[in-house]
Amino acid sequence: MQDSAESAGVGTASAGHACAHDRAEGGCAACKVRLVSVCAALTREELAGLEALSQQVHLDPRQALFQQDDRAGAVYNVTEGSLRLSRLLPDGRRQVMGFALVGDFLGLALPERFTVTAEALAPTMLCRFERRAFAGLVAQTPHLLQRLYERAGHELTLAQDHMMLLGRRTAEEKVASFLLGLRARYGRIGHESVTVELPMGRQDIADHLGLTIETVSRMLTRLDREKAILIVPGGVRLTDPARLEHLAAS
Amino acid sequence: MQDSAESAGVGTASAGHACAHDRAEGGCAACKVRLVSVCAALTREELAGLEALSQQVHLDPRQALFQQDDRAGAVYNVTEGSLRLSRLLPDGRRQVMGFALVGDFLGLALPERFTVTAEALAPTMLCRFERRAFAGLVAQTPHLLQRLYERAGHELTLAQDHMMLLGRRTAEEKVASFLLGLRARYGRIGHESVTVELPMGRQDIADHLGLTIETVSRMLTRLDREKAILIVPGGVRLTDPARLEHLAAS
DNA sequence: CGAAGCCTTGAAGAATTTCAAACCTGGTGG
DNA sequence: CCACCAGGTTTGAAATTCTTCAAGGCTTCG
Repeated sequence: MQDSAESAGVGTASAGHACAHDRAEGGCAACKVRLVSVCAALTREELAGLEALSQQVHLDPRQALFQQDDRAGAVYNVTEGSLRLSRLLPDGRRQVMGFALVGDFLGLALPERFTVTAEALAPTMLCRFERRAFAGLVAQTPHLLQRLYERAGHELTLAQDHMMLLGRRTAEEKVASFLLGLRARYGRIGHESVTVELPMGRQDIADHLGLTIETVSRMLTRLDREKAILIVPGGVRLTDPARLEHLAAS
Repeated sequence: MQDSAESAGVGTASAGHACAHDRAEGGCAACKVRLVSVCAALTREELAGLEALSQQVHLDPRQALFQQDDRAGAVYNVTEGSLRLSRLLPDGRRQVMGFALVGDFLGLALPERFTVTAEALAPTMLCRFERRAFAGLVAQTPHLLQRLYERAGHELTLAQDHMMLLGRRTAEEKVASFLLGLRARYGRIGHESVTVELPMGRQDIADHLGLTIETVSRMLTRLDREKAILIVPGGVRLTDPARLEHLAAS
């Protein structure tokens, strides 16, 4: 089993101290993901408080940040890169619960133990907040709690969307929905483009959509042949979003 | 389309005022679901505040409490009965997101609009809280917010469990898991029993598990034949929970 | 260049769905 | 009291989608 950054301590993951030169220049106040993240809830002073207890973590591709059932010692904010959040069944079947992109918060529910395994898909940077300290700040900062709560509600809605997809959509609809959903997310974090990057592999997509890798591949090929998308290295170009929307049966 | 109690105002749903004789004797303080619900977070005084803005709502079987995309004017606490929470795809395919039992809270995320349709499966009673008033109380009561947040986190975990089920389990595993999950929920609200009531129909179960009604029926028959369960009117008896556990592949 | 790791494609197989019909069960009315 | 109807449930057979198994292709990287 791959060691996670969490259980391995510093290990291969570099977890810097909170010194100015170890993080993005300017700290939280200048953080480019602040406005899309939970930190947007905070005043300047509170932000300073948060910054004091933040650490920067770097992850290489394929490296785990934490494992399912690990004691949750910290929560994280993604500032760069992306991660895969997955769960395993005892017999090895895997369900990818989602992908964390820039601005996403890991450990939103402040659980005792993590309910998923988080692994980097690309070189990834995160803000790490020690859990107890963060919980303390939350307890003192009602509008941060409010913000986390709203965020949790949003996650819940996304989870419902995904249940609908898993339970009632066909393979083609699943793939089309997935691509559109990803584009929308990139849009929200300022990556507006017709070309959708796919930092995850086909197997990851399959495990996310409740399909096999072969079916995902076939559906992508089909969408490509039908000129709804164009498969390019590292992603897909959404040639005909309207048609894709139609195929997604949203 | 069936009118929901919400959009129909009083309509066929009886929404009583907050007079003592319109509700369970003793009000919130004596409420039998208080300890399993979000209300457990409140002190006696706060409970009085909450009680002042609560109304009792009665629903007949098949009656809708609210519809997907309805403006969310209130939140609810189930005190008796059960409801089906579902979403529809434009073409009519349905996904049942879950079933609300006694003690469950509807509108947990305080959304602008409901993301699901809620329909009573049996004669049902609920505490209704006008949304703005409730939001006001929440804003003044950090530990109520805290409680709601925890609850939301729990819901999120359940949603993940269900995604795993929908995406990666076989039909038999789905049905077995469903029965065990339902038994566990009944247990938590004090309905400990080897006989699991099924207030919902086969179609509801199918739409919950991402199957067809025929497959659900066949799997139940199979579990019955294999003596893991015994199908009885209105529910099933879990004859062999250990075997069921094994079949569920949890 | 060769190997490893993905990704794609094809053919066969299996689980689940679809279509169709029969079966209960409880309520209604003759 | 019994026949009949309506609704939901079960069962069977055929069809379909998706998976499984197998092989080939493409890229990247030493």
